[in-house]
Amino acid sequence: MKKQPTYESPYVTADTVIFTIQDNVLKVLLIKRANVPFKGFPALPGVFLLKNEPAREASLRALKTKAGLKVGYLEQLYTFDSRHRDPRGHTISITYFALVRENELKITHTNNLQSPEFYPIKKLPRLAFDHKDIIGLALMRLQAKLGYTNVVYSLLPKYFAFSELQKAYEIIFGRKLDKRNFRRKFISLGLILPTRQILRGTRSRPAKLYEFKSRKPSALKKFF
Amino acid sequence: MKKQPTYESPYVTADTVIFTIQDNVLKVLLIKRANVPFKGFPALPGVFLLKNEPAREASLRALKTKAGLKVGYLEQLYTFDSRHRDPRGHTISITYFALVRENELKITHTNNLQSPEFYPIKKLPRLAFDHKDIIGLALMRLQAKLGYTNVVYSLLPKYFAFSELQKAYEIIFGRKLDKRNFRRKFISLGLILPTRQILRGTRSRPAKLYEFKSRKPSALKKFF
DNA sequence: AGTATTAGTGTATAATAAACACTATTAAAA
DNA sequence: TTTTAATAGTGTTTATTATACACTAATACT
Repeated sequence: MKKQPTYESPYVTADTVIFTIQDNVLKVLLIKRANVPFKGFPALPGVFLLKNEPAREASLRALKTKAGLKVGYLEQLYTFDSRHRDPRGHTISITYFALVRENELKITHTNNLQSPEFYPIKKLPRLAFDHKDIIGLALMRLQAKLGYTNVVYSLLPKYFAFSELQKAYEIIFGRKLDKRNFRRKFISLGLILPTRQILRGTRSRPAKLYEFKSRKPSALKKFF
Repeated sequence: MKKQPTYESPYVTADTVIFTIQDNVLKVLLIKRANVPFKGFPALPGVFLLKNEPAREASLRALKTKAGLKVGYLEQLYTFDSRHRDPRGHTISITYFALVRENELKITHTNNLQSPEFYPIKKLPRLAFDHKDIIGLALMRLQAKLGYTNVVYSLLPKYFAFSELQKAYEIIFGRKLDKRNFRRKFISLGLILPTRQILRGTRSRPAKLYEFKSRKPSALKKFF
């Protein structure tokens, strides 16, 4: 490292891929761009970094001001910096990866935000910038994380039935899992506890509800 | 994303953690800082990004101009951007993770570079900035990568004995592995081929030499 | 009372991982 | 030329983990 550079620094943004599960589908939150370039195209919520603002804080700020929601899990994803990703000039995007519970969404289409909306991951329209690449990478990360961490807790309500847990895995992995094997494996991890609560009113046999022992991210040896 | 910001952008650097194996020890390359802050302290080789320069190119430029070597493997590690990591002002470091073969080192202490030197990872001195954290993260990444990719090829010569391959794993994981199990497992991956070459002059039984089928990075299902 | 719907459970087999010790081949020394 | 030192190379047994697979249980609804 040398002294402060005489040449100008690149612009730096924080862009966030926010996943949720809604109607049994994995979705990602996008906003409509209000300005050029890519005016009117959907894009990841993002902001330019303020002076002295860490990127993680900028990511959270974008979630609040552009999407109006709070996240359950947030981690840095990757930094995109290819030369021509933004026609306005060299712009570096420090990207983040977020998980939110459906029931924590505070989005209303009547507020002054840029009409944030969840799009099914499998039916994405054309996006601004290289945001489709970013989402692709985030999806890979999400699948990998499910395999060796407990982060799925941030997609589920506090109390959940085993079938809900399994469905979250199935939706994200995109394939069916065996009910008995899944139960055995997950229970053996020791991450969750049965509660006294029971889910009723489902016009079928009621399900025992579970909860995570801890809602802090932690890594396992391996899972899937 | 809005239009170009009116406020000033943070400084952006690319810093690289370069690993090699030397004398049966995992080492990382550090240079002596020529200027304040942390003048005289060892630091990761790094540079400020030039106008329109992608960080990966900047990383390669630093390796060439500051350390005088070519890498066998290079990937982005993480972006460090905490507020006070650089006393000169908000400075974002896009960090990279590199592997080099010992026999490709072109370092000489008589050239005009900032006395680059390999330090054993277990005996690091006090480092400039947050570079010790960066190295810690890189080491975790290295261990993880060895578990599910073939990147070890970039630490070995073109032709290598099985014992050299195993030793690389042992050094990086910091524990002994079973010779028979290791051979079986690695061979079953189908990544390497036996050659007609034989390593002689070792005052013990000569070893058959192997080579990697491909020297491009590729991911396995799982390994360790 | 009967039907529809999802919850909940066990066992057998296959695949993978882990533990473990001796023989083979060369160079060097006696 | 024999002996010694050093590392290469090889199989089997056991434990653990993964996979495949089908029926009974409990409730809501009609």
